[in-house]
Amino acid sequence: MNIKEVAKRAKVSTATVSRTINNSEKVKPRTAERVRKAIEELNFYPNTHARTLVSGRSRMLGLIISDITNPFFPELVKSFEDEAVQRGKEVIIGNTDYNPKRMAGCIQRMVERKVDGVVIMTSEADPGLMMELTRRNIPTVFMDTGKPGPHTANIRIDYAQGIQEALQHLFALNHRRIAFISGPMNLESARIRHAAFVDGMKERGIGDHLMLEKGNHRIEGGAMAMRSLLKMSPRPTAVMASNDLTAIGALGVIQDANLKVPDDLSLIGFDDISFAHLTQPPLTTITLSRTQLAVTAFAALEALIRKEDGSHADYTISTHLVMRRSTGAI
Amino acid sequence: MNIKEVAKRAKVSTATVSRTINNSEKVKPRTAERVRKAIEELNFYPNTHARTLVSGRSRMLGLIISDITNPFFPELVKSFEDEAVQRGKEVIIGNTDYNPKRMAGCIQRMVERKVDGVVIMTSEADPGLMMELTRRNIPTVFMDTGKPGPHTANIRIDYAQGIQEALQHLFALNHRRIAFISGPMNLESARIRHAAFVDGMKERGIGDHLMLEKGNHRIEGGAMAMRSLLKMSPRPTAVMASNDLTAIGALGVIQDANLKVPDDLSLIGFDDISFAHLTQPPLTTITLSRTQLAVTAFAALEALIRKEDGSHADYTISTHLVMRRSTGAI
DNA sequence: CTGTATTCTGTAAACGATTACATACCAAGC
DNA sequence: GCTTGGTATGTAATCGTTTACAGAATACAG
Repeated sequence: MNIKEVAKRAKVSTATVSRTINNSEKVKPRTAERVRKAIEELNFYPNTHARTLVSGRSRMLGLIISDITNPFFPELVKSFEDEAVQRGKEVIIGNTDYNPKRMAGCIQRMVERKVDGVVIMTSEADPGLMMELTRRNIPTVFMDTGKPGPHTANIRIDYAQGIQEALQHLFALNHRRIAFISGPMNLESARIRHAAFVDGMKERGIGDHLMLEKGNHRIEGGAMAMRSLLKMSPRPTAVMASNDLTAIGALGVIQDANLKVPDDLSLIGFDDISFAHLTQPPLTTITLSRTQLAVTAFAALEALIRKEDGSHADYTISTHLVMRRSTGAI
Repeated sequence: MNIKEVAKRAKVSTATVSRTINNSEKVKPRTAERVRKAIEELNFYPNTHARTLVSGRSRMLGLIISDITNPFFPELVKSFEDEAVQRGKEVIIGNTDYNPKRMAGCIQRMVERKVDGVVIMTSEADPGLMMELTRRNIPTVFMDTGKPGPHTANIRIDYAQGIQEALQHLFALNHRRIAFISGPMNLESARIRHAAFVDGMKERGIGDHLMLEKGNHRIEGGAMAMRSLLKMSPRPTAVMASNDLTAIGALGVIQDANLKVPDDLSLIGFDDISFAHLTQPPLTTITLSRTQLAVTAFAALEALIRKEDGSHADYTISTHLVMRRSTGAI
């Protein structure tokens, strides 16, 4: 079932069939009609591999994320895919699991599959590896990480903004002993969030003896870190977590210890995943619009793909505090 | 950067390079070494499209799911992908969003991409469309739906078992006015769950005036249905939901109405997503092992791909009640 | 009718791998 | 030194499209 059989049935050449499929050049309406009928009757689907092989374009976009089981990412994937499907592109997802080895595997697959472009929403690989994509002239959009370069766009997320708002909120509520549970430190986004917290505390004159615990952006990591924090004396009166899953893990531990949020401890997450407002109490967190991020990333990538000059572009996305009951607000 | 350049650099023919890459036939160790060195130096990745075109195998598997933002599915995707990556296969995901049109698009893409096999974990398309895959001799594993046929395996999930256990549990706690919030009725799994509930109630002598509400397997659907249920009088003393997201949506509405779970109302979900034990109170639900499902699906598919006879196979996966505080247990 | 411009269609060469088949190489046995 | 047989390598066809180029058909003006 290939283009030849269609051609034979429609009594035209394969070139004409190809032109009809792609409406790349003028085909006489009556001929096109015959071809379409033949395609219909034979139930013909063009072979994308043959197509990609000769044209060099695969109509696929790569999207690399760090953890598909973190609801932040599926929401992002969905928005991105919606954009792509509308434009007749396909998305293939690479899931790194916070693991540089798997990240390398993802990038290799993207190259092998000859994707038209890649969006990298994670950063646990060594920079050299990521540059492999630009070295092969594959348009790439980096989030957080990545230096300006040809065939490249950067999306910078203003994590610091949201964290400043959060600290301001906590200080207004008279919290001073504020702990922070970080994410995996091989992630640029986790490093930035961590640094923004430390800087914010320093600016407010509390630079020493910060209560910092390590998490991993997963629920168990948050739980484990929280157990350590509860052993401290005096223990913190507020906890900020590097993401919502971490906060949710912490919340469970706090409640298991028969402490009340926000009466005994205030809690703030990051990401505003859909479950954040469903916890008891609903979680105060920092929001980052998935739709905006996805739309920006897609637009940035399309722009890179279209223009030949390989010039660079930068985008910024803001973050903001969402007050809910886990800090006593509302 | 293609196989020819590698061949030239290693001073061998392209055939030898191909053989080294695939270790398909004996290559003298010294020659293989030279080839590998050339590949390394040139940073060569084989073009998968060329490869697929001639060999007919793409090393990709399709996985079609209904909603990537429902945590049940990412967990499943992850398990499935782990299996696949270990065996050197890739997974491409199709997300239907409970939409038959998008389902059709997913299937078309799987055909176009020449996947080696497909696992269909959803069922909102018309059966004829799904048969398109088997008509093209693409090995396919169906969950819930699908009839026995060549190049086909079926995984049946014993939803009824878990639902029976749940009803037994509720009856033991003296509930009689038990409501059910269903899922999207174009999904076979939702229909089966619904039917199992109705059957179970009938068996227990409560077949009339059942309190049945429609949901959509999403949080808002559960919330909306619950609002209707709360308006009833007498209102139900227990609610079973077709999945956990539905139950979580219902839980929010119940608590907003200042009612207590389980004191005023008991609640049971389905799926046992990772957030189910993090709600307040933790959600009693019915568990269905994602790992077991993924491993079974992968094994079934591999078996279909390997054997040429196109014979059919059936598998069953069980479900069980997990008691937590939302029904007053523990 | 003829010539010319325009539109449409066909021919055939790519694209980059795999693989059937042919051939070169080499060691062992006599 | 000559078979024999196995191993290692090379040659060239092939997969199913796209697309540059050439050639046919059509329209239109004179």
